[in-house]
Amino acid sequence: LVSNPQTAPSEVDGVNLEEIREFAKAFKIRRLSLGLTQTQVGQALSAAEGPAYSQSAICRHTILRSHFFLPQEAQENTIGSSLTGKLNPGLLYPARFEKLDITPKSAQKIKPVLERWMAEAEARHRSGMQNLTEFIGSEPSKKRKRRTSFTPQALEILNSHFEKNTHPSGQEMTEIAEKLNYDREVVRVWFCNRRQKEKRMTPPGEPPPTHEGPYSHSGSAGDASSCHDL
Amino acid sequence: LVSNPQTAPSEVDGVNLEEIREFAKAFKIRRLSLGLTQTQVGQALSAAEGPAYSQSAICRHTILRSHFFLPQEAQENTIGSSLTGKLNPGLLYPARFEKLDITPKSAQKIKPVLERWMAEAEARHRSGMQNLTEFIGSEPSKKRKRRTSFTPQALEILNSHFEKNTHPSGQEMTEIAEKLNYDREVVRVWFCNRRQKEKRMTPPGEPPPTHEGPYSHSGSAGDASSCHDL
DNA sequence: TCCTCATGTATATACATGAGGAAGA
DNA sequence: CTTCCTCATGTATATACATGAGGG
Repeated sequence: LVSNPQTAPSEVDGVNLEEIREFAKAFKIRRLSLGLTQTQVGQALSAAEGPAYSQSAICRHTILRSHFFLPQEAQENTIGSSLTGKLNPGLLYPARFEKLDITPKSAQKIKPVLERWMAEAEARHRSGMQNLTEFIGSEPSKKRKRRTSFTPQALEILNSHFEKNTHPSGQEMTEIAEKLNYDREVVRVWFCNRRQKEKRMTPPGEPPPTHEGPYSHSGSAGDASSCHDL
Repeated sequence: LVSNPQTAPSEVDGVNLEEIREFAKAFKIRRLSLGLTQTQVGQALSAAEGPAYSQSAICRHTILRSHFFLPQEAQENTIGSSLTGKLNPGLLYPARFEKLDITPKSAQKIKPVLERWMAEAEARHRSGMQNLTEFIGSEPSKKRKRRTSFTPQALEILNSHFEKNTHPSGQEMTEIAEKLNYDREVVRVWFCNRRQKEKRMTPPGEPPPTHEGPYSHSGSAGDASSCHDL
């Protein structure tokens, strides 16, 4: 029966994992739709009555442990994409995850709290931005772009490109962005940041880090072509 | 001859790296001595006139890139130890590091700012806790233990112990703590946290991640009998 | 339009705490 | 009654993505 691994147990400790997973995903989308950060939600929850949770708790309750997704599942990407309208229809995320970053029991417990809070926030939002601002006590981050979260698979591919060429041409970047289904600008910035990091990690007198030798990240980056595909 | 690698370049861009390194280390010690967190320093700096820096900036300017220390150098550990009076005299940190996490130029630039601020904070502290509290705008964290920072080397050893046995006996923990020169309690807590992490990462139906058998005692010392197995 | 550099902000992760329980003995 | 456990959760720090100035 191991041959059918995609049917993950859907109930643990009497908690419906599927439901929790869906909720977590939906919650993230709703949060982002309102333009709120985890920190803001955490603070607002603390301010409001009821149990309060830190940013870290929101994170724990919202994150989907990527270790338990197959390469193709790439949920983060998909969530992001669906928000920017670039949803890739071939990229469904079969419910094969195993676990959230918290225990199911714990998830079950705060689910209603988050649900209630979010419903309220959304109601405020509908009745005018002013109300939302008041509810959460501070500006929703209007201007700043939402922080992109690359999937481990995307990162592997990006890094393997980087090792071959730290300065891809405009053309190449467009291609990479398309292949990975991320915004081109986001990919460009990723390379900028990656180069910065490289610089910090490179000893002063040393030659430009031999990408062949010392710290090659993990060998497994090879199957870029088959891996992500859409 | 490369056989003398410990003479790292001590000047880059006209900046004395040695001096910066020393400063960074000393700054951290001074900060900890006052019982302040990076966040507090960041906020206090923002509040005071002059350029302001976030927690993240303080971190960047204070961290010593561990990649560039030899295993024996273990600066974090040594700093911690010197503060708790458990300094290990054999553990000197030869100045062989290469670089901080920022560019030397940048370090040079804020050094005086940090220096000035710290001097002021220390002066306040000497003239009474009240003054310091006022200066930084909030309580120095009195009660909470300083967060321990394990060196990569220590973590490797801890993890290798963990893989052999996730529940070391009291005896074993004492030995590990002594060998690594960390507080025993800190080591104990590390194992607790490590086990929690393991649990979160382990899929529900799955067998306990193949670290030898479940709770096999890995019958080590003779006096293990006195220990609470299971 | 794209780069680098300095630096910010958001998120993830590692260490710490505390409640409640089991067991030695 | 001390010692160590697990569990939930907090806080401090590190890191990854974003921004903006200045340059060509």
